[in-house]
Amino acid sequence: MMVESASETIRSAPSGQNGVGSLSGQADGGGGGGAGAAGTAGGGAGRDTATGSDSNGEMSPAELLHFQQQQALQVARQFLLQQASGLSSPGNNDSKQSASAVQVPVSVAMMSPQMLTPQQMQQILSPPQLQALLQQQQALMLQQLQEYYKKQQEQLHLQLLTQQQAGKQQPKEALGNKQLAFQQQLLQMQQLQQQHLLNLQRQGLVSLQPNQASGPLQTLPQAVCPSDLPQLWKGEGAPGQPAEDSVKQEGLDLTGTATTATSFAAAPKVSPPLSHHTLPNGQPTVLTPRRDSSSHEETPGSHPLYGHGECKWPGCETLCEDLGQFIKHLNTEHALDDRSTAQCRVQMQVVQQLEIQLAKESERLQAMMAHLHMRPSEPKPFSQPVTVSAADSFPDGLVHPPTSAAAPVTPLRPPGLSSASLHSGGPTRRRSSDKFCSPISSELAQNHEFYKNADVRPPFTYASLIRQAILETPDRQLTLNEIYNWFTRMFAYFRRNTATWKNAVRHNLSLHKCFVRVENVKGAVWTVDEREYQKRRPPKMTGSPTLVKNMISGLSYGALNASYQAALAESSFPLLNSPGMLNPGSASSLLPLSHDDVGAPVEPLPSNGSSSPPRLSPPQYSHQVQVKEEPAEAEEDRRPGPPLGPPNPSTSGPPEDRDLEEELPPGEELS
DNA sequence: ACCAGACTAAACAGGG
DNA sequence: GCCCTGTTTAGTCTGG
Repeated sequence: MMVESASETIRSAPSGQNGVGSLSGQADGGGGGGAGAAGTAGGGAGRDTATGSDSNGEMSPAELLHFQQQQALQVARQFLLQQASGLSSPGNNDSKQSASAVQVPVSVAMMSPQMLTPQQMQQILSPPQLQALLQQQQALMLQQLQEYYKKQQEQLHLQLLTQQQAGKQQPKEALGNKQLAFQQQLLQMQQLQQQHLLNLQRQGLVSLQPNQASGPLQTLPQAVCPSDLPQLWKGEGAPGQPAEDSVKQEGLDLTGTATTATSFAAAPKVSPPLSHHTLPNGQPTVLTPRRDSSSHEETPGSHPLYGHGECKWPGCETLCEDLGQFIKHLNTEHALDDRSTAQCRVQMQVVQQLEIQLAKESERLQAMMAHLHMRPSEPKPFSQPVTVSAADSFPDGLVHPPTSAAAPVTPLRPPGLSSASLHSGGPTRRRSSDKFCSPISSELAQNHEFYKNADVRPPFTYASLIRQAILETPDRQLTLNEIYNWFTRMFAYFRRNTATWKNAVRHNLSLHKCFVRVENVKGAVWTVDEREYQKRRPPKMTGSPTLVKNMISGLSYGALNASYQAALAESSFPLLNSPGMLNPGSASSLLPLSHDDVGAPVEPLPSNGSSSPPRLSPPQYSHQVQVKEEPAEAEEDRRPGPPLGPPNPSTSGPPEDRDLEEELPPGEELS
């Protein structure tokens, strides 16, 4: 299987190259681990503010104010909790956001910021995705912030009203003081709001314009609360953010019921035990779990949540000397409680999100591959790309196993190839193509770009490649040097091991009777004797069970094959058969391919079509190449042939095709 | 296990 | 003498 082919490839690539080939290597996922620096210590600067506000008020009024303020905060907090907890309870009118709409965002908001550092996010997500995610998050945060502020405002207004009413009965001064206090409250609110916005901006989560940010409550979408928490976790809140601090202090010291978000947020300050949960940098949290899960399978004795001497519980990096200690720690610190449950929930969301991400990425990959190599149109779920691609690439149905060739080196592999290999499962030999008359041309047409740029060994035999090179020319003849050039031009792989493959090319030219050397005026050129070429293919091909098997194999294959055949029938086939077929020109583009691949089979396709693969049919070989101006009668001698090939006035040459690119009209056969 | 095909490596020869 | 081109031989792998 893969191995074989791989090994073969390696072998084939003489010493020197192999090494190089492996360049592509696989990017290990290295992660980059995070730099610890990022984290910020949550610190506590700034809580003065909170106090400060208190101080504003006068005694009793102030207290009242404070009290009410706390109430408002409480409401906000509950709101937060609700959101954080998963929004399950629609209860409050707050539940404004439809579960569906919110759910995702929330999860995202919860996980990304707190759990993942920006760097990690970037590593995991593609730029566009990141952006989308951030936007989502941003939107959510803004929305929540807005709501939060709205609530506060309402509260304050309410307070104001009540107090005003009360004020009527009170001395004016008192009223004045209260109003002053309220105004201050409002100011604070605004400040708070701005602070949050600034924070968000700092984090890059919000791209609001300064002016916007500065805007008053009404205009802005502000951000605090739930969504905000994440940022707190990140450590953003650390240094002097009065507002946040105040919020935390007052609002967060809730009871244990706090959901994840809360608990996390609160952790730093409120509950000591949780302190370690603070994700200073949040990095390890998300990823670790997964890692662990996998690892734990590996080591039975270990615990998935224990690694490298520390607790891998999200946010907890407590060092534990041994498993026993860890277990103890686990039972005490991460027992079944709200916090753990909430964290677990978060983790679930993280995983879920990642899975979704994976699915999306896979889909994208599929689409990319489809676009690059095969039919762009078919976006298939990656579930079984293999089959498809295989089919695509090898219309003939043969499984050519290019397979592994690609594996070692390339980052990308021609769809056809790889898939084929995979699909076939059988590792057929790497160079099968010619053997089975595989349609090199079609394969090349489809993936020539790939081969051109990827240092992958093409899955074709030297003989088939040489033949292809020769057939692609209008005259159907090439000098050795031109053949070399074709190889290097068409395959990145052959730009490297020159000595080796050139020797192989020469060896093949000499060895195979199908390659005829013709003395030309200018020198010697090589042509292809199709008849010989066909001969050398295994006779069984025609009806060989294996062949049939191959053809049949592959779900999609049938259809593709059919289409392929149809295409061939339409385009090339006629040409091939026809005596004149060889005219290089027109045909060249198609023919080469077709012959080639179709090659032997020449005629098969048309009628039998579906069942029989092109090549199968008995050969009518067709064309023989005619040497250009040859003086080369000799050659004819060699090749018994009567005019084998008749036909071809090869000369007619068509024109342009020279470069494969042009020659192989993609559309033609592939479809 | 055998065979055939494909590939790599090398030696050798002729010509420019 | 060097390089390119061609021819041959030998050894190894792989799939049938």
